[in-house]
Amino acid sequence: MGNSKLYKGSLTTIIMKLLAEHDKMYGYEITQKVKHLTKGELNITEGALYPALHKLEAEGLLDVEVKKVDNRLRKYYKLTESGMKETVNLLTELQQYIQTMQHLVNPKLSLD
Amino acid sequence: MGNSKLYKGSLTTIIMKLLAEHDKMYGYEITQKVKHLTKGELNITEGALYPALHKLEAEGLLDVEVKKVDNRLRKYYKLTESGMKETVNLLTELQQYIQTMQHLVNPKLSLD
DNA sequence: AAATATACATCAATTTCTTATGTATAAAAT
DNA sequence: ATTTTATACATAAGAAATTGATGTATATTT
Repeated sequence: MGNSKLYKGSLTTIIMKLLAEHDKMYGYEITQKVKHLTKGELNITEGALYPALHKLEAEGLLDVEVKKVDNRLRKYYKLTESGMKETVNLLTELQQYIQTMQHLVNPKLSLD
Repeated sequence: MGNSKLYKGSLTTIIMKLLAEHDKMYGYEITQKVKHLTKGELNITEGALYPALHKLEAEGLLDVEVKKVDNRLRKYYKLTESGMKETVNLLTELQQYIQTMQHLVNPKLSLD
């Protein structure tokens, strides 16, 4: 994905958040959306994305709906009820992660 | 380490930054420092820490000096020249990561 | 006609981390 | 006096996430 190892572990959070905003998206669309939103900083590879989507579906966090558009196959994913709840958790964890890392990396701004 | 998968990939950054601040530290000291700085949020396990330190040493980013204190062994690690440069890169990458994730997660605050 | 873009997928290998286990000394608690 | 906790290192099997390569197929652009 990114040029930095830090992106390891954040793919699920990214997918879920995009789906929380856009209701339903297909895989390729997600890769393009992320590329544009990050101005090329982050390029999700297919080898990471598709297995991640399949796993989220298997866990019941995503529902899938197959459509044929322009004679090409698309798999539209959307959050389930439980997926919406999990998205809230993931976003909370992201904020917590960022705060913790800021503390560690910028201790001058905290009280230690 | 943390309760969230997001911490995957950040151990090296944490170690290097602590060594940039404290000149020399030993493994156990690092685990305790992180625990205190994060108020228990982040607990680095030995199974993650020691292999990470060995790898950084093998890469020439850390130097090691063994000392016996109170009849117990300690391995003090410190940044090499190249380790200091790499630390700057890692911290830049962390800031970039945080910015990118904020963009993705809080698109309202950005220009898309 | 060839190359690029769209759209899915899988798979071997790599990296990172977890969890368990092991050794050894010192200090604290029962 | 003995057990537990803390200090201090280490490795190793397995899990999980990702990389990078490869494959199929259609549509569009050069």
